[in-house]
Amino acid sequence: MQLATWNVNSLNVRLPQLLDWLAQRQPDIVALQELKLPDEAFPLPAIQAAGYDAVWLGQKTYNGVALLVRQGTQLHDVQRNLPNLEDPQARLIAATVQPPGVDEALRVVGAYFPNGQAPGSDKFAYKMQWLQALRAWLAAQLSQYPKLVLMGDFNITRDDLDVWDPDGLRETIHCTRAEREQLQALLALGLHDALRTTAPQGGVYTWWDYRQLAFPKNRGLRIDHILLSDPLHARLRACDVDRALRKRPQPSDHAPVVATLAPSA
DNA sequence: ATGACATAGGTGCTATGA
Repeated sequence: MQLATWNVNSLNVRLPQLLDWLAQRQPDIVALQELKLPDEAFPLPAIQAAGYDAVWLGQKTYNGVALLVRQGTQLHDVQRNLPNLEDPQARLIAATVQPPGVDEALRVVGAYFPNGQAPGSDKFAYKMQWLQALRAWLAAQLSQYPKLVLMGDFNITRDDLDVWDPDGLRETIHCTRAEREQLQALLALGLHDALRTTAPQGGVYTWWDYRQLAFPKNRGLRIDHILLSDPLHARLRACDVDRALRKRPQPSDHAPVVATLAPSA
């Protein structure tokens, strides 16, 4: 079973690439972020034609998240945004998912964490507030659903191994101690960082600035993550970053992260 | 200290991202 997350930076612009990628990789479950379109503009017919069903929470211009699942997947108990936070921004979607031919249900949480802009800013304070609410809600979700995956654009590097220039970017946005403590707190709930498990040496990034030839120079950050609860992490077989999509014309600035799980025993 | 790129909204340029 393949789980994937991708910040598409406008689903309108990236739809052809998304459809290509779905056909190539055929992931079972995909979390998308930064749709940048209102609910009524979600391209469901194209996604259905590619063999997927979807649930989404859109927003005009900014944010927006979706979960895609292979057709025939049972999908229920859909949660849009955090129930314990008053938030006009479309940043989270969760559902209980059981793909065809799989004899278990997974709780899947797809999220677009706030950017935070700069330490000390109002947006940074909002990011911290959002992270607190996420952790409280997630603790309850984990006790209800032992088989849980939290994936998306976290906008947080776990540590210096996730940063191309750790000294130059020390305590800048995505790299502050305060943000990293929040990510650690999520892991402490009993989640495991899939890509860190398969690539413990670090230096594997998921985002590169559009400017200054950052991608060819591999000046990137790892800010997109797949976190697995114990029973799922025990079955982790592979996790990697699909850098090929970042090499195409008109790419998203983020590349997808894909985790492969062995079938349940 | 600032900009570089990209996207949306809207037709100037600003807001936002990471």
